[in-house]
Amino acid sequence: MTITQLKYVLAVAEHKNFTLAAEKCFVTQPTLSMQIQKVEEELGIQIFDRTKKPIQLTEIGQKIVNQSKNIVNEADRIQDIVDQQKGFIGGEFRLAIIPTVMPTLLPMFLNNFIKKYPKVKLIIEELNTNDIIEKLNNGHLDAAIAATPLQEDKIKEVVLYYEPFVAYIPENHNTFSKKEIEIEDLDINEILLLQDGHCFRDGILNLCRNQNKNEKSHFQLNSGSFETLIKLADEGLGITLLPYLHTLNLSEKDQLKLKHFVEPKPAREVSLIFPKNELKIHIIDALRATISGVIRGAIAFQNIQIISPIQKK
Amino acid sequence: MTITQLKYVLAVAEHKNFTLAAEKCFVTQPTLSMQIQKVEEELGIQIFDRTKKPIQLTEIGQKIVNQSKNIVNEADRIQDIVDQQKGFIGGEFRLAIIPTVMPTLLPMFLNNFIKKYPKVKLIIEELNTNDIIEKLNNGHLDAAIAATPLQEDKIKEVVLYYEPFVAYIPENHNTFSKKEIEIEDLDINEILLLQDGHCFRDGILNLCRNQNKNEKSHFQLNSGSFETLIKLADEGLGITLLPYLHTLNLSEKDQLKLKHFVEPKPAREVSLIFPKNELKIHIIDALRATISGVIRGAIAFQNIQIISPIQKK
DNA sequence: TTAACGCCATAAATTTAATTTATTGTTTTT
DNA sequence: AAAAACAATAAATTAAATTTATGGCGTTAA
Repeated sequence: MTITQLKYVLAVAEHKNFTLAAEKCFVTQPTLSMQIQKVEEELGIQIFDRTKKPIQLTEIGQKIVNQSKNIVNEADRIQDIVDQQKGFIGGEFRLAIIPTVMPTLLPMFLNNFIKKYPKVKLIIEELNTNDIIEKLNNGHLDAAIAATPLQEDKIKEVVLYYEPFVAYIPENHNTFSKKEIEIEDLDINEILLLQDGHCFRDGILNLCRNQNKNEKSHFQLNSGSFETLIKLADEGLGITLLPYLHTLNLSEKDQLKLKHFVEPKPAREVSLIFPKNELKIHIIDALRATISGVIRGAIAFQNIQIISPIQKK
Repeated sequence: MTITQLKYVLAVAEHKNFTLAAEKCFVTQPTLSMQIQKVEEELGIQIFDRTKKPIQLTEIGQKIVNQSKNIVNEADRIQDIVDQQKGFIGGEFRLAIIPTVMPTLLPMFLNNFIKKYPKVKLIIEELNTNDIIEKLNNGHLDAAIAATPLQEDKIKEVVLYYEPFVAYIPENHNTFSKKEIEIEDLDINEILLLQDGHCFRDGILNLCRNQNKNEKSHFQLNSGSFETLIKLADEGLGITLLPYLHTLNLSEKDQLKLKHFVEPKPAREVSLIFPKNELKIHIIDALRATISGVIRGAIAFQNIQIISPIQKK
């Protein structure tokens, strides 16, 4: 059994088609047929059920595919280890970003980064914090941008910036007249929140954790975008909190509805996080430097208090 | 880079000698020389420093060896997956046993097991609980026998038996006259304990956790064997607690110094533990059945209370 | 229903790679 | 200084992977 053979198995499992998989592997179709038959013979089992159209994995085949992914993934890391030793900045780099950071931060640094490090092939994915932690731990991610601190054993955090929470309060609301807002002004029951799973939601719940939520609200929200929350707030259904960077994209009219907090402003800590083994530390460092470069100036707040992004039990 | 090549690298790293490593791999020495050169060339680094005698790993070489162990280990599991599917009971099986269970339990079932399952190659190792958990998690062990409950995410526990604690109290001690002993009779400061790291020690500390340890003892003990504790107790230096199975091996004279606890007897739970993926479940099941068979009769206590083996913070 | 097509398997030929035998060059030991 | 130990190299051999060419089978389209 060779690593190459396992890659062939994975290709066929993915494409459910020998001919297509062969192309992706840059070999001819008989190569795949024969090599996969060899693996199946060697193990004494069928990985694929060829009677079905399109081709299906057998039950045991699925297990073998899962394990093969592990093996191929671990094997690929050998090159990472060497690259690190050599200080080489290039190769694939899998980065995840939480949804509430993605749309504002990514456009700010992506262009810069790919121009400066053309040899790095960035693979960017939007994931929430829980998925990020899991994927960092099992090697399916090289790094991520998320709200911290997370206090994960095997994950290192490097702070990128602190981003204050800004309240979005429609005209008809009783606190609209205030120049600055205080945490005590917030009623947790009237704040429009993102759907479960977003750590920005958990952060706000932590911010208001002294208040008891009495579920008097007449509707339950399931939105993943601030745009929806803003629209609903405009409809008089409550207020909402936005991360500072997000407020920069609002229309002038909407900007008038923003209220900053009195100092110390509540803020989230946004960090670059990555496995402690620091395998791709050179790329990570390049990324950190690039982001810090563009963020400096855009965000510069002195007096803040950091709100934990983790759901308290 | 092939799995075979990685195995060659591991062999040379282990034996520090191409000729010997080649023998272990059942190939000739030039094969290793050339294949390892190929890997080094492909990666563009030196894995071995051949100027040193015996041959040494380079710094980067060490990292590559570590990763190679992962890869080879993961690759070996493919066969495990297939074996499981087929219900095959055989192949290598790595079992660890905690030191306080090893000498009493192993002789009771080992002979039975290897006769009944001759195709299984048992590799048995004595480890304390912390090392066991780590090795189960990283795949260097297939199963272990340890005191439970451990409440580890990825580890499943199947109870084998409950083993009461028995007090060993020399004649001159003030509680010697009692027929049965109570937990309240114990003074944590006069109990002779195994050295740190043994979960049996932690269990006893939990048992007496209501007492404050005031470190009035005039000596610190660093022994890993009950024999030492018994000898010291006989010298009048205190009392000690033994696991029940251990008391069966004592001389008749020493047996007279044993005091059982009043019910519910404090006891430890001894379990077979293994990764939740249950890769080698057939062998594990065979092992469990064998041990249950020999243990039935040897231990049969009704009214017990289970003492946690984990150090409370 | 026949022709055409998509798709995988097989066979034979070819290319590539792994392994062995034989030998050389160092370094260490005696 | 000779012998022994040990890794590297060269050439020959063996084994394996890959390709080209082709066949078979089921599905789709004429």
